[in-house]
Amino acid sequence: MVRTRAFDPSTALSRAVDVFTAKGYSETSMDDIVQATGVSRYGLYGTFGNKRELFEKALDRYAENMGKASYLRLLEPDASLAHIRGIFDDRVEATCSSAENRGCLFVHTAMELAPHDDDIRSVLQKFMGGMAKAFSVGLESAKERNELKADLDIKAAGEFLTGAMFGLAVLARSGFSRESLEGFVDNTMAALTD
Amino acid sequence: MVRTRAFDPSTALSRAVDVFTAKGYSETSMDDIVQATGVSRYGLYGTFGNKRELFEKALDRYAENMGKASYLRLLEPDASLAHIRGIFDDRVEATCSSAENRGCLFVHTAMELAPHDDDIRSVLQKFMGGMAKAFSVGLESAKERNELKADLDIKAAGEFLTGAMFGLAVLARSGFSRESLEGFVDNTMAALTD
DNA sequence: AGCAAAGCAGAACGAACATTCTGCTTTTAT
DNA sequence: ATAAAAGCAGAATGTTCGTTCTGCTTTGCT
Repeated sequence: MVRTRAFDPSTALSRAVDVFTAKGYSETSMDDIVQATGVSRYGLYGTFGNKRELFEKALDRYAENMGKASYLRLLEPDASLAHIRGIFDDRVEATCSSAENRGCLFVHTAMELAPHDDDIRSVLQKFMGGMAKAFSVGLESAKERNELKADLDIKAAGEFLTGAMFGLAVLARSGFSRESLEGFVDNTMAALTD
Repeated sequence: MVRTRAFDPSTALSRAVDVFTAKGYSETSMDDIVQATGVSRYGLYGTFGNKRELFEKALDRYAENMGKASYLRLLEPDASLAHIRGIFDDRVEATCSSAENRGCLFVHTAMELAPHDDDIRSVLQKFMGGMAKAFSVGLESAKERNELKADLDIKAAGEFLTGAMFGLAVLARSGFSRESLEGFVDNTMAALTD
């Protein structure tokens, strides 16, 4: 009775995430997404609503991916400073491997949409808060292993690492060398120890 | 023989800097700039070329302002860690004083234009490099005052502070509290000392 | 005062884009 | 095999925006 959909919404969303991450919201057109996904306008609008709703779903997915790929391991009880550093190292590795990887959807969202879109801003704050919290949990484990300076404020340090991740993303996008990015990570980690 | 121009290009450019800093490149229309400056399209195009050229001049001016307001004092021989921290504190103060101040033209440029505009990217790299260099010069003075950890890599630390400034800008734009921003600065400075 | 060069305000133009519409195609239940 | 619901590709629509054009105004020199 019905014709079956010729695309998988989940993989289409993945591609949309890639495009938004590479170019941000304003700079990507629906046509870019049609091209990247191979899905027609009809399919995109029917499945995801409009551009803004698609972006919101892409942001959700991005946060989910980041959580699974990086932040979940911080919640394990044996998380250490090396795990935290590993997240930064992975990011350096990714941004150096190809120019298309030099984007951060959180930074794009903060700069483009957060100031004038209340819904997006509170979603973004939730995700950034989650990042900071995950870092804090990891730091707590590291503290128990005596890897941190004794007087470190764990909550503030979690937010610091979150902000440092964004600073790293901006440097990477500006074309700073791998060596510079690695130096940035070294100094970031140095704030946690003595 | 000629009618005199009714606006001052330099103050018009100042206003354009404000708009671009608040909204970024794509999100500001020429109409926004007409409104903000009170200058007609004719005047803007005649004086500054087109939108992109206007942006480039705004970026120059922004860098110049930042240099004068913050980074020049790092070049003085008595620069100290307190001077460096002062630059961060000022930035926290500015972003907390009004929502319109929560923008950084360097971050906007890095995210929006740097990847696909070679001229803009090299200008941006020059400015960011200048920031890092200024921080390094200030750090060198601070080192002579024995304010820094002995083994600090001055060049890398200058780039670290530059990236940290961008991380701070992203956090501020995302709506993080003043307390969080201050904590970020505390941790940033902690990377330099022991 | 008069005139020509240059400024100005706003209309006009053309392109890009988000979104919707249309005519055709595919699918599956009968 | 058929019909109708739903998918699809691309045309169409309306809007926004960068840029240019037009008709008028101002200015300073003669």
